[in-house]
Amino acid sequence: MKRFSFPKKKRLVSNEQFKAVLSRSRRSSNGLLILYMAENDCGYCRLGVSIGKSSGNAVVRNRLKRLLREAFRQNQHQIPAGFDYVLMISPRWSRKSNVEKNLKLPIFEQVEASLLALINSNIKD
RNA sequence: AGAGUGGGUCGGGCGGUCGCCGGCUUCUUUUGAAGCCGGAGGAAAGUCCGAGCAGGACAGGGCACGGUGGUGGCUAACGGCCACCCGGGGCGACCCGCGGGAAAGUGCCGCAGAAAAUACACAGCCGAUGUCCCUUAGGGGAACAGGCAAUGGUGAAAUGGUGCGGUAAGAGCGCACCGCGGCGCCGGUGACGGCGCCGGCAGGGUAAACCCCACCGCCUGCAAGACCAAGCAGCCGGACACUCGGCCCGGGUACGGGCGGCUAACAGCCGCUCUGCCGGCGGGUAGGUCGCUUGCCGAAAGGCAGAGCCAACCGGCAACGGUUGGUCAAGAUAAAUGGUCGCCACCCGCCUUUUUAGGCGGGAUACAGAACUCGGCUUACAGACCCACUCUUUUU
RNA sequence: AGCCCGGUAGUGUAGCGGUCAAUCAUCCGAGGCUCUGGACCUCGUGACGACGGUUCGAAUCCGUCCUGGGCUA
Repeated sequence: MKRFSFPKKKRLVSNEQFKAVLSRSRRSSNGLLILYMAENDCGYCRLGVSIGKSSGNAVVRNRLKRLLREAFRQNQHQIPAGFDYVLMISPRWSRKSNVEKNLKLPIFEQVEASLLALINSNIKD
């Protein structure tokens, strides 16, 4: 039960933390997400989500952020500790959603699978 | 039954499970844990108006600048709302209108057209009257003086419109109706309306051009603003030294260290450099707390106050107001309000069944996310429901 | 979140109620010059963010949206 909790100390919470991760991280992406990961000295993993205005209006951005956070929370015991992660939405997907207006938001399973695939490919390296 | 008009309500529900934010209580040294409670909208949006609140400025008044603009109400206020008036549209329910002043003044009205605000006369008409010419003495000519603004063409707009009379030709020149203006009476709080009489017409449009009139308005905005601890520039005081007054104490002067020069050297003087000790004040920035989530009083129970919310009743055509009762309602800051599963509800198709209904499969769930708080406006919106009313057709 | 500016050819701009059927430069296309290309000359295509209103007439004035940008001691 405890392993699913997601308190505030497991999140990136200030601008300095984000800058630190983005400046000294490895970057990888697929068609939906962009992942930055960098080592930290906390002993656990931390998550930051950054979704730009090009992804959609406030409702869409809120929805995407919650999906990413939920996928991270439910799979945090499979994710290697000692790293900071920053997730963004790929501009490829944003362009697609701008062009096709009726494109649906990704469902939870899609986001989860995409996230795990990215992290696994990074572990192998 | 069909077509339509106006207004309103909702815009998924219940449960399980894993999480997030805030508050309270208990345990816990901190850190956290457990329990209970609360946790997005009708537009939270756009930021187009109006208020509260905060800071700054300010005697009062005026100017400038900006806004509003039929009338009367409502409201804390408004550019909002309600009712009515006027004009326009619709068979009608009803809808639309930035709807004051052009006789205070200024400006503008391209092209076309003779002429665009001055009454001018291009093409024209007439030439009755006067002059002239011809004359067969009846008259004729349209040459001059002069009369006319009906007709033509232009334009968005040409100095009231139509008809009849009238005339040399014409003309509100006269008359009838319509329009316009003035006066009186009546109705209305008023915008305005009705009736009667008089006037032959008073002289274009534009004020979302300047302007005039009436009314309103200080400027900036919660990233406002207040506070806290730390550090920095700066400022003040003290201590150390000398001196004066007999002392406490008070006043005055010089800080102090290092290096160099003058001097044989010390002291002293001059120059350069470093700004050290203690205490206090301390602008702004970055950080945090408050503002900030109903407020105040109170230990609590509770009480009082809110342009607060929900009902009922009363007054009012209505907007709205009053009384009584109940209720207190998200508060984040890389920013909570979510993920997933099941059942129900909505729509469509198929099957079973006389129907009700049941089963299976599929689909749809819009616009959109609080950021100091309210009152409006505007814009976006799948679908569902309710109320009132209008027109047409059919039946009784 | 609050506040404030702008929108004219592919690009950068002028216009301030009427000769706007919209200026200039550049780009693009065609032709000329040249043996060919460049430069130069001539001609052409191409725009008032959208909708509504005021006006005889709107790029211009007014309103509502759309869109781009800026500031916040």
